[in-house]
Amino acid sequence: MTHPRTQNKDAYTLILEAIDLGVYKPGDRLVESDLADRFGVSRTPIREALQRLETQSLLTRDGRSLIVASLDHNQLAELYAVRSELEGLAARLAARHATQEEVRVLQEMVSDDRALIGDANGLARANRRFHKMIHLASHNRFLVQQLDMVHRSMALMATTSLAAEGRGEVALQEHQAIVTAIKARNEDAAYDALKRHISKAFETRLKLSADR
Amino acid sequence: MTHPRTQNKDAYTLILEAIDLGVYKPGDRLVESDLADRFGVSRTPIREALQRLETQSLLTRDGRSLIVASLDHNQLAELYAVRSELEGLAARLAARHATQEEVRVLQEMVSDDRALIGDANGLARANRRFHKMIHLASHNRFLVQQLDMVHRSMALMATTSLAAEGRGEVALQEHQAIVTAIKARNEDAAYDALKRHISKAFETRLKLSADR
DNA sequence: AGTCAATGGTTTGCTTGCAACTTACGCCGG
DNA sequence: CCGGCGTAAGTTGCAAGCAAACCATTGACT
Repeated sequence: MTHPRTQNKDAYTLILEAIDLGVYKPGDRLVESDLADRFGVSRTPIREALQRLETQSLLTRDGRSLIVASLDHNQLAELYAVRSELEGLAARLAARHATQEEVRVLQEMVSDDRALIGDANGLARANRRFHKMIHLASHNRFLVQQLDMVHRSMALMATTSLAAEGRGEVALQEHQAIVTAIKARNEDAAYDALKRHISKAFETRLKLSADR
Repeated sequence: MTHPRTQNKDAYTLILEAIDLGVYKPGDRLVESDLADRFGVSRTPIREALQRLETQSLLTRDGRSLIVASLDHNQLAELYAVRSELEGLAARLAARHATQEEVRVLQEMVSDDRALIGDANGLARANRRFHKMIHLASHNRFLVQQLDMVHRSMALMATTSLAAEGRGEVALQEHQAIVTAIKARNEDAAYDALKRHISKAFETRLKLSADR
């Protein structure tokens, strides 16, 4: 059997998850008919999903066929440059526009996440939720969309910076600083705190890359 | 006759241009079979083009069918907030990374464009080229891509701010200020100059909207 | 007369099949 | 033995057709 037919997700989501889980790694070639067999649908929905993923730069063309995009060192740096600016903007706008309820949820998240220290997977999920919440608190749909795109591209990186020893605790402290700034409606402080946070994460990731 | 068959562009480009030219206006419903007839191809490539446009937020779903997205006042403000930050970042990075050749081309563009004052269409094209050049001079592929997306969304706005009386000259002065800052490798000045430029353009556009 | 249901037409989503192109392998010649 | 060319297999791009969901209009029943 190929796959449980009880999948109610569309081809796009299925392929995206497969990339996320590392089933398809950067450089792998994606063949329409293979995916069609694998997911039990015809080539057409697969084609549409592949095109969407291509426009989001998760796939790239090598001649006529599509391969999973890969990030070299330069592209990683470029991605982080854009990310830190956009996340900084999100923090600034969140400090300006977040509702009291959103601020309280952010504070709760940071407090609750302390329980996850040591659990790299849990922390990674919690981290995504935290940043997503800040994006939403900016109340800027375009920004949310652009940041979604940035985060999707980050799926092309194998490991998360939270895998580094001790990074979890430090990251949580940084999260707390961000929330504190937003709570105080201090836009500049929120911007700086988030930018520094991303900067630190990038540094940590660089060290990880150098280890291999 | 439907359309000259000598079209060598793909469905995506054709539909995008049609939106750009205002053939399809915000709110218009796009029916696959209509487009297929119009461009003389089958529904399949049309579907793929529509999906790409949807992922870029140029189209949006209304129930089951696709309509051209429209920007209300809030979304316009949100778009400009993101744009000014990204363009500012591009200017900063251009000041840091532009080659001497790129700087010279930018300077030439500003000088040459003085001849276009009064020609709103020509200025609009020249303006797009100028900003695109700055994006490229940032030497950051992700940033270029994100800014492409922003500029595509701007196709949903009917008029350009350069249509306003006297805006052309002022815009050129602002362009010169940006180039001067980049030439001097002054990152902060370039960032500020471009941010102010976008800010001014937004103001001008707001006045235009209020006129109707 | 009003409301609900049924039916016809429209539009989307998917499958299947075909044609064009690319790539790779093998064969032949140097 | 190596290189170039031809052919065959594989893969993508496109078209046409079919089934299912949706919309609206009309008709029947309360």
